[in-house]
Amino acid sequence: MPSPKIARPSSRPVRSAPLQAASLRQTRRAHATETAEDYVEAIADLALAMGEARVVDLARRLGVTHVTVNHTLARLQRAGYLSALPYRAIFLTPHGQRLAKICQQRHEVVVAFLQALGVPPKIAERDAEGIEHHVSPRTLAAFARHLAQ
Amino acid sequence: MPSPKIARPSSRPVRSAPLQAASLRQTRRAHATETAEDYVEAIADLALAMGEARVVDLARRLGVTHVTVNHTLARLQRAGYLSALPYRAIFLTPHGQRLAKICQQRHEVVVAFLQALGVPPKIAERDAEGIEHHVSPRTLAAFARHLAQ
DNA sequence: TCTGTAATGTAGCTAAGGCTACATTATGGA
DNA sequence: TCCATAATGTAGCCTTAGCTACATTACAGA
Repeated sequence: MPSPKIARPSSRPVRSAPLQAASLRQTRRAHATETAEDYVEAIADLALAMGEARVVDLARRLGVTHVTVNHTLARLQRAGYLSALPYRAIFLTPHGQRLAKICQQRHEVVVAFLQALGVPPKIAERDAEGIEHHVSPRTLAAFARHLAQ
Repeated sequence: MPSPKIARPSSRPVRSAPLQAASLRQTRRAHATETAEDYVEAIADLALAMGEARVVDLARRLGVTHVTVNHTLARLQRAGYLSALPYRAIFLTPHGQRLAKICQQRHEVVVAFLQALGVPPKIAERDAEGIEHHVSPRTLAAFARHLAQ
């Protein structure tokens, strides 16, 4: 079907294909690390709250079964975010701790920002959980700037 | 391991497990429709810009191979978002058109909002592509409100 | 010390969403 | 008309992330 597609019937300046393609690639990349971020953050929270993170608690907190948690933990351990021994608690590596800290801070900023805009707390929390993974440093800085005034 | 976990060594009021679990469930739900949203939006854009949407154009715009596009189109067709015949262009059903319209509007609001906060256009576009799928109606309204002033 | 049971682990399934390699179709232009 | 080639489709692979059902382990309390 070698049609040279020269003309563009519409004059509307739609999103440029390359930019959108790049953006979506970026989004997919972000999605690949979303799980890691959610897990290390939850593990850090649990370690602080209960002294250690266990599989059941993670499952409860993440809204999945313990089987899914187990499966994901194996991957995150391979990736160097955490260490765990069979039937024992889970601990973050320094690498995992760094990531957890960044995520916690970012989460707090996003939630505070949404609430400052007038979004009700529970909805802010809910939306933030999805939004935060796609907030670049520049955008996070813009949120923080807005909060500062 | 029946340990009654009564005590909470820390006093920090961490995120409640049920709320976070519900939020993450919501995020996963959103993620399941993300692809549909991206595709119908791109198809609507292409239909407007080139008169019709073809697989290659979608692949270019979405940053994936034509194989992935094909595979996803089959699913979206089953889901009733679009209609397509082999080796022919793709068309949105009324259902798909409705979704496309909502997504386009939401996308514009999110991009404009980020830019209004001082985020550079390209970064705003990039972040919006990931963020928009997790913006609830309430939050979108808050963005629009902020833009109005 | 022993054991019931909660916690943890394993087997094996599903679906989405990527990919490469190869097969088939449609069509513009010779 | 016919065919080269771009577009489209198919086969078959991978990874992530869910799940149910079942097996194993550890430990609190009798």
